[in-house]
Amino acid sequence: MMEKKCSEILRRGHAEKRRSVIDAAAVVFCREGFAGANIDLIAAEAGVSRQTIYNHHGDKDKLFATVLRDIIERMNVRAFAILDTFPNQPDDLEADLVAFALRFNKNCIWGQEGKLVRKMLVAEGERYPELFEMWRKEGPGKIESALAARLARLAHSGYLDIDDPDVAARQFMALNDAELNLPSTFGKSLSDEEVLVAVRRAVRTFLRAFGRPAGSPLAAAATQEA
Amino acid sequence: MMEKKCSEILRRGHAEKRRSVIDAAAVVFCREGFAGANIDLIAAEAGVSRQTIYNHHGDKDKLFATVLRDIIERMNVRAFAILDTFPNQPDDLEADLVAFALRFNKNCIWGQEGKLVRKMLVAEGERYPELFEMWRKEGPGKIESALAARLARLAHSGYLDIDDPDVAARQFMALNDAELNLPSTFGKSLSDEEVLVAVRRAVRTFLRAFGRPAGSPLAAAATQEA
DNA sequence: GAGGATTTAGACAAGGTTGTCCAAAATGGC
DNA sequence: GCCATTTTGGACAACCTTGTCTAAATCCTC
Repeated sequence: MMEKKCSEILRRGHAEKRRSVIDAAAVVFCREGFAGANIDLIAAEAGVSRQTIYNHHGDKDKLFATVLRDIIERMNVRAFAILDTFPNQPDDLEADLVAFALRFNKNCIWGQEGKLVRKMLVAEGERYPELFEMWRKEGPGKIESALAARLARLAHSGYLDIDDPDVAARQFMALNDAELNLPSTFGKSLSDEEVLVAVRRAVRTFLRAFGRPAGSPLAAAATQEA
Repeated sequence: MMEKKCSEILRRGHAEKRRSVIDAAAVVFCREGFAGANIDLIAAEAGVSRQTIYNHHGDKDKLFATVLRDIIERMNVRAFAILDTFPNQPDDLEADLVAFALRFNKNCIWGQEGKLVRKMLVAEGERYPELFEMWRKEGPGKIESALAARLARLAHSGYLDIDDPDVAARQFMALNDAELNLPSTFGKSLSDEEVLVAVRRAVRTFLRAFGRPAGSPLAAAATQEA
């Protein structure tokens, strides 16, 4: 009862330690897996005593869940921010899609956090099914749905020719993964150059499948209306 | 020196135990991760005493490496066998590609072993970098290269319009993964129906990007030659 | 600076794991 | 049935990990 008075005021360094523990735990859980990660390692990595971890998070299981929730939330915020930069009125469709995909890939998929989420998901997905189910629904689910809406809009404006926007969105993502999935799964961190080449190929194929012949004739009509 | 005489003859049940240990270890390593798997569990799952495991494989690390090598080899054999059923002279290109992709996906990618390899790869890739590097080169590397050759042949015969067969091969694979990757990463096992739908969509998009307009005019010429 | 809360280092018990050892039992070829 | 080999179950030491507890050091606000 009384400890709250100060735990809400005294958290200058408190919050910093909390964050540093979560960050360190993320790194160690990711590298070693749940069973392989030990609290002492996390404490050392965080520059914090073991007891502090127990004070803050109570339990290895609770810590893991906290770390997951934290990363998932950060990833989601980031992903939706980038989704807002989707080219709704493209000047040069191919170039704009490449730029968008590049942003998305570099920040959400192949960054440190992206790898972390994917690895944890695969390795420990069955340990916290509800948590990952939540992530799938709120993360990839909504992102793909939002991307599908943007693609549908481009199709409506005559830039694209799409039957099922949801399928197109998933395939857009998949094509972007095509070249990078394997190298990235190993320790290999991808160079900007590699990502750019992969994204260019992905967008080119995507437009071969879903693009309008050339210069998007309907686009002119759409812009005239607006 | 003398123990060889019989260890080479007496392995009727020997080989069976060996296999059952490897199979059980694969399951347990996959479910629990390297650190989380314990030898007693594997022994129980294999219906074998713990000592037998140590007799056969010496060490947890060695056992893990053996399991990996075994699965990788089996997967490779299976994958190349299916690759040999690629439709080189397609009757109905779309239907034939769908059938081929269906075979490949069901047997190599989304089967029990496929999931196993992927999970171990992601979870423990940094524990045995050489081993996984070998796998990448001998497995996906060669498979994609072989698939690229088949696609190039179809392109040469006028069925497809492909600039870079290697890229097309990777994208063919990626499109097939598009819809199934996420559901499968969770415990969810995929129904035949789901896989079929996903593969149909993948092939349709692939042909929208790389197919010839209709009925592949050049194909007629090619078959006349042959 | 004073005072209350937090953090720290270290010790600690409880429990689990690995890998070894050994004697008894089972196995398979001769 | 005999024999060498393998398998078994159990005991075992060494080690590691989790989570708790303590007293001393540190931090933050006033």
